[in-house]
Amino acid sequence: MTRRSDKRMRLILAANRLIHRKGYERTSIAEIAKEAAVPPGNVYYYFKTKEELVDAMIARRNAFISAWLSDIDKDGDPELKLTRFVDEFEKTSKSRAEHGCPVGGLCHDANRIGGTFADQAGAAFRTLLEWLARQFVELGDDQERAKANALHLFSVLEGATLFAHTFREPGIVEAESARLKAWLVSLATSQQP
Amino acid sequence: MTRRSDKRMRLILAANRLIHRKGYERTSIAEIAKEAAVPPGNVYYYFKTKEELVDAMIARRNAFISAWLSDIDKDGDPELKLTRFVDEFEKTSKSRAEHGCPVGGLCHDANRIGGTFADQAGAAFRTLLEWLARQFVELGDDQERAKANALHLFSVLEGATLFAHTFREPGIVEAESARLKAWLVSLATSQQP
DNA sequence: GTCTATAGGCAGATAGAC
DNA sequence: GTCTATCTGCCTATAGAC
Repeated sequence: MTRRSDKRMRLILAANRLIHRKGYERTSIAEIAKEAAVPPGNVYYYFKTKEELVDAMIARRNAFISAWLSDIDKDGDPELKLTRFVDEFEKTSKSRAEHGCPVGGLCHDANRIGGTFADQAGAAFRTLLEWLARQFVELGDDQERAKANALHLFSVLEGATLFAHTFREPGIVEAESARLKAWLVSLATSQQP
Repeated sequence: MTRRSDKRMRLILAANRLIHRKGYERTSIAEIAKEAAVPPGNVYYYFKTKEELVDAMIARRNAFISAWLSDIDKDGDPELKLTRFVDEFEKTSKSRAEHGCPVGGLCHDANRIGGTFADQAGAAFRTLLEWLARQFVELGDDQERAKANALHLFSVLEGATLFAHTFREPGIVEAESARLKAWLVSLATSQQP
């Protein structure tokens, strides 16, 4: 086998790009193959179905997210870690305005498709929310409040992304990020507002 | 003509229901016809294209939203009006957990399709945001701050809807609604925090 | 004016050639 | 083990029958 994993990975990466931009439904196997420079139709040698390809793509994304969180975790200070989390959204504001949130968009699509798909896609959100809640606990929240604050922070960012995408206005994500960071500062200073 | 407008409206209503549940891509003309009890294929007598049908559906939705805002406007108090706005999300939390936000979902789909579609769908958000900003002005905000607060309030609700949908958890919308209402009270009491 | 039969195209998937 | 030619089915849209 001449580097089977190479083409396989190229297909996963192409699917990742295209599905972020065009969504699951409007991204065809043929397009993914073309983008990956793999002969069309040949995709089914590497993946039995389109769904299996996307499953592999989601798994890779989720691993990426876990690795990212581990990287942030090297900082000990929860306030700083939360700030870095929000910063990531600010930094990707242009991409978000143009194509929406990769995770949120996929969850949206997955919810429509149903099956095991939605759980796979939602796992990324679950991981991120649990991580966020842990940071709020470290800041002094009890479990319940930490969960609520995690959900609030993330809701703001995802909602802002939706509006930024709808109006093609990266500034919306940036404005809400700034607001959240100010809130984090006030939280950390005054041990709960 | 034996009540041309009757079948036409039935098709619009069927499209509205189905597209909310399954999204634009996964809702076929044949399904819409079936749901509306109109002979399949006959749809094209009433609408030249699928896009035209959806345009009509969006126009109806947008009119509905404007009427709803006019109704709320009968209350003079901006704080009460904003509370009623948030209440609407709380009341529809179950539907939101099951099928997502009808407006947000459509904007999402429309962004992928492109063309004149995205503007049509986004118009509802624009109308709602402008209305929200007006209420914040009445509460004492300057224009810029009112716009920011409108966007923030709505972002929270749309983000919460996304998570509620992803996790099939209406409580998420309810929790964020409660949080927003507490915030509105604190805003109105203390003329800006 | 209303509806049906069908065209035309593209999607996902497969069988089998190289 | 790798790739291509092709099948089947569904979707949008139309031409023309009633």
